[in-house]
Amino acid sequence: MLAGPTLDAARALLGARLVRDATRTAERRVGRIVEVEAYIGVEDQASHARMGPTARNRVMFGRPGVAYVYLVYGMYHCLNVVTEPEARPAALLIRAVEPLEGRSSMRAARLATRRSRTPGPTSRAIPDSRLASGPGLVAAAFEIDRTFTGTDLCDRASELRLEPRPAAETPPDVTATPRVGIAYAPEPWASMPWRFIVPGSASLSGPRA
DNA sequence: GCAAAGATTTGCT
DNA sequence: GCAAATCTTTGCC
Repeated sequence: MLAGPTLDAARALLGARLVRDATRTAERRVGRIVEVEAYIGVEDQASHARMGPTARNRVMFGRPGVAYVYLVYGMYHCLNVVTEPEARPAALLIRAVEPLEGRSSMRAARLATRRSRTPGPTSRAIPDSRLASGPGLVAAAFEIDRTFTGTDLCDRASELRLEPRPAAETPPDVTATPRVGIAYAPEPWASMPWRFIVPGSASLSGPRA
């Protein structure tokens, strides 16, 4: 599935589960994916792959189903899933999930990684729906950093993995919108409708439609 | 070898 | 609504 066209994989990924096994300090965490973005090929001028293979993006050129995690703005990690056949660089950025299990561990992880210029509980409680409502927040809630780059997300034995939408669950509606945060890219790339959302979800980041 | 910008989030104005 | 926080990667000298 992830080895095929990225736009098909994007739609299939909505409704699927992001799972991280319990750790020494956290319970099992599960989220329902409700927002993803596609980055496809070296021709996509918004993609990290646009300058060809580098030390950072090389896994995008590798096997599908593998995690690509990078640091943005010096402080937030972003989780991607590599798609398309080997040598064809493409990936899906997981931008938001609805928490299903392990909410208290997600909340604890969020508070732990929050930057603290003014130490102490200066902000209000985080609502469940906002625990992972953004690419940097997904990584924070699941405690994902660059060491997960290369992890096979389709391997049931991986500590961090993807699991299909349960067969009994109705496939979600899907809406396509332009991608977020890539205004630097020239057209037509900046306007390609390659952000896919489950409309109506309370956990979306940015525009709801 | 150095400068600039980035697939973001938060808190204050 | 806007700017700061923060540091890695990339582009150019």
